[in-house]
Amino acid sequence: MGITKSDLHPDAYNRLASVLKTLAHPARIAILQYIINQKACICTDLVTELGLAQATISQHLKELKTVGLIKGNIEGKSVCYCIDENVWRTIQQTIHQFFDQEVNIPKCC
Amino acid sequence: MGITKSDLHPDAYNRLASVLKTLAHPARIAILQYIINQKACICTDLVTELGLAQATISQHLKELKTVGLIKGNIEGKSVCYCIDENVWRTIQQTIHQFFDQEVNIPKCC
DNA sequence: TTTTAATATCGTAATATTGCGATGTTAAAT
DNA sequence: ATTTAACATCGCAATATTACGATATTAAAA
Repeated sequence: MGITKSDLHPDAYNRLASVLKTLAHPARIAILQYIINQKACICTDLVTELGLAQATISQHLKELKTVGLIKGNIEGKSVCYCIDENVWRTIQQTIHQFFDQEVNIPKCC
Repeated sequence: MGITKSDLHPDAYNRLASVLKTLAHPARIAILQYIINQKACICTDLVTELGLAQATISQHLKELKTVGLIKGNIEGKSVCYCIDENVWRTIQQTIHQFFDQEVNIPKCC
């Protein structure tokens, strides 16, 4: 079908999956990494840096903005984007909570 | 287009994105969590537990097997699945490496 | 030997995602 | 006032994903 049956799963799983989905794209990872390295950036920088069309970059930025990982600040005719530290840390914790589980003692295999 | 321009991005980003994509589904998260809790499980358990069709569960298991997060062991007419601890830890490290970065001192915002 | 239980795989319909050209908006620059 | 630079959004076309019924396979059970 192409539609995820979210109603079958616990909210926590849906939320984690949703965040991971946003992060699960090389362009969005590249955008985040670039902003982290440069402390901030504008859309045009990313177009030059990543080699994707302006419309495409803008769309990825929107998705990152939607989950709250980045926030934009209008500066004249450009928009300065940077990481939202609070949201970053919240997501960081969620991810730690899942991946830092003990997975020892497999019953078979 | 619906196709990711992987050739534009560093391999490390493509790999990270690929792993995150596999994890970015509530059913697959639920499957992993169930296996972690029970130490192991068979496909039918998950069908009962998650309320998805057998074909669907089987497909999700295949994806998790493809990235190596789980491995299956044939036991009679059923297959016992469990977490591959080594792969789990490798992926854990990759993900931590990205999310544990310092994101301080935003330039704008 | 026939039946049944547990899976895997195939084919397909319904959605979702990705990328981009075209277009509109806004603020600085000329 | 006109031009230009920086974005956002719309509307597609090309792919990808999700879910499941149907069907095949295999091993235990009857």
